[in-house]
Amino acid sequence: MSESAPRQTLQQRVSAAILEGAAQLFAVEGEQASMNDVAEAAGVARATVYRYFPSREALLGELARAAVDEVDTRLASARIDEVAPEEGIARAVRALVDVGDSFVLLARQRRRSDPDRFESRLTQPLRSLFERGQAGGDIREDITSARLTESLIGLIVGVLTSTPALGKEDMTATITGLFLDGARARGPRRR
Amino acid sequence: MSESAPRQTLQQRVSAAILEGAAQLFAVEGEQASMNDVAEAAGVARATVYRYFPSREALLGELARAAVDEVDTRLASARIDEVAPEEGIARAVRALVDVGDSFVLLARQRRRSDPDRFESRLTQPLRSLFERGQAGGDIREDITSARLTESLIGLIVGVLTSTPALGKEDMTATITGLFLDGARARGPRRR
DNA sequence: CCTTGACGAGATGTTGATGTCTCATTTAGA
DNA sequence: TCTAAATGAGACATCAACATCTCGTCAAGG
Repeated sequence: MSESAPRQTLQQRVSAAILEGAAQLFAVEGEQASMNDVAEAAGVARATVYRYFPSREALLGELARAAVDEVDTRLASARIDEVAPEEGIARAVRALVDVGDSFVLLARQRRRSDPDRFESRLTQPLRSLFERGQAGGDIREDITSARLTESLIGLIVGVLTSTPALGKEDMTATITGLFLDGARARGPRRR
Repeated sequence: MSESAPRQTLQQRVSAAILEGAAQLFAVEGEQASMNDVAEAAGVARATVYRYFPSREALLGELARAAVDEVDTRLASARIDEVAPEEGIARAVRALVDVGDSFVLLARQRRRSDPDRFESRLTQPLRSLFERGQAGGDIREDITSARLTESLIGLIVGVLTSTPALGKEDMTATITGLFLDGARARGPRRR
């Protein structure tokens, strides 16, 4: 009972390395990457991966769980339900972009591995935000809040995966600007 | 030399059945569906699939080629480069939504299997459309045409995959409205 | 009617990934 | 420094999917 305190740091460090490497690898290469690739990306031996996660499925599940937790934490600390809807959307986008690869992986395999958690921790808050905006006249009402939510998630995933070498600031600005104001120019037409 | 005419129809019929079944299966189940599933979805024996496509990779490649061809055809007949930019975007969205499952599959595995064709047949026309709109003052210039293109593709894929049971009319209207005008309400605020 | 070719079904070889195990080496921590 | 635990490297069995092949059946067209 006295052997638990000192090792925590080491195990946590290795575990985090595996999780991080796997998240990035799965987001970039797709979900068909092998456990060999996971080990290589994490900089550990393949056997070590199995010492921390008994199976591939367990690793994927833990990855999803951690991603949901991170999304939940960032969304909660962003206080998106306490500011104006547009500001809330901007903060939510920023939070989800910050999660990055893990969020992409989570959104892609959300139907497997606990869709209810995904629903309650991510979809629900965003939908509430849109509904509040619609009730206040800040958000258009001809598109359902559910569709707005799905569209925003799709847009974020699309931008994150298509231009991976982009700065998070730029990504956030692009997504927020596009989603809120659209692609049409607001000023008077030239020519 | 006299044995080609009567059988063409049969082989074409079987080939089309395999292609269609595989496209839908891969779009729904993901790209990890087995050749057994493909054969079952097409209603033929597994050996028959290999009589038409020598390998799994060949089938995927042919699937991608057919999808690019369909995208190319629909985009060309939409004449997106001959109408106003906003109208061109609406038509392009309509065309890509019509392609449906095949487009999702194509967009997801576009880095494998001939990315150049994807680039020249899909990305390039869309980017030209955006650039024309930007030059004329109809499309905002603070977001690169390349990013606008990627964002639109991501948005379409996201909506197509997240709400598959939605009518294509609704999908097109949602995507077009969102992408052009954004989520913000245009009228005066209430309350 | 009958011949020819395609299909269905299944056995079989091959490949690659998963998961388990051992053992030498190393490293963290007392 | 010294001990115990963790890691790395790799062998090994298992398994699922890929791909090939054969043979019996069936249907179409002459």
